[in-house]
Amino acid sequence: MEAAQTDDVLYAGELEIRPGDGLVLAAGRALPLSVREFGLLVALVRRAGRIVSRSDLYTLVWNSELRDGDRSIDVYVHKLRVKLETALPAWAFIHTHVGFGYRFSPEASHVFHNSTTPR
Amino acid sequence: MEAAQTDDVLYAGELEIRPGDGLVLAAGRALPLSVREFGLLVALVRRAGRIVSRSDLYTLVWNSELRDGDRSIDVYVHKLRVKLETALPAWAFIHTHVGFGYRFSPEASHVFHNSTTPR
DNA sequence: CCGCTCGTTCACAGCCGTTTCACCGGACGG
DNA sequence: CCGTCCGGTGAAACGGCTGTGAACGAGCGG
Repeated sequence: MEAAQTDDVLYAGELEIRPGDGLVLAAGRALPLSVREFGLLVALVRRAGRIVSRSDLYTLVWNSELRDGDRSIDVYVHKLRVKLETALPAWAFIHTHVGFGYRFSPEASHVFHNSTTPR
Repeated sequence: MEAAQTDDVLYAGELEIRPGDGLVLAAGRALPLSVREFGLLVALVRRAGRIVSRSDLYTLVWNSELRDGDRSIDVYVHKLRVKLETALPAWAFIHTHVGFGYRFSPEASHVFHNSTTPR
């Protein structure tokens, strides 16, 4: 599995992640994540800058093999993105590489006001 | 065990805790707690900001291993919350992290009047 | 013996997390 | 233009976890 080391701390932009405590701080404030969300984030951050395949992510977090047709990863990436964006709107962390997987990397996002507000 | 040090004093928001004396002051007024409630509070405060698992809490306060199905912790967290909220309604101290445990951290609670107040 | 407090356990309700499904739109190749 | 593949997204279904009120019994002091 993954969550082994207890006292290391991961940093990524405004994020501080304590794998041992199951805790994530976004700009200093605790960001409540579910077990899956947390596992996914840790797996991605530990491989920051590299592309991680869905298959590998599933193995790392769910600890079993990804059956095809299973969209769990997509769903949880989405949930993570929403929470991260809510906490830190100015940053984009999880990037899709179509056909390959996801890559974690804190990058400035294009934030603009919503006067006309699409949707 | 835990209650060792006698002469330290813990502060957390409007709370002042004297582990050696078994005393808690909320905004200056003594807050009467039972032995379990007090132990639980001290254990949490000593780890403020971090998530503490039920299992760890039980070991720290009850000094034995948490059998599964045992809900004592939940019940005492509830009792503590009630007393703390009664004494200091404007603050939330004990936060649940589903699947992980509890985290102590004084945070302003969302207190609002309900005149119209839906949503 | 009585009444109280405390710790523990039980039962029920409600909320939250996980998984799955359905639909959508963009990208791509024929 | 059409069909297909792929990922984004909202929501339903289900189960497990947590909140909460109450009952029970032990211990203690009056």
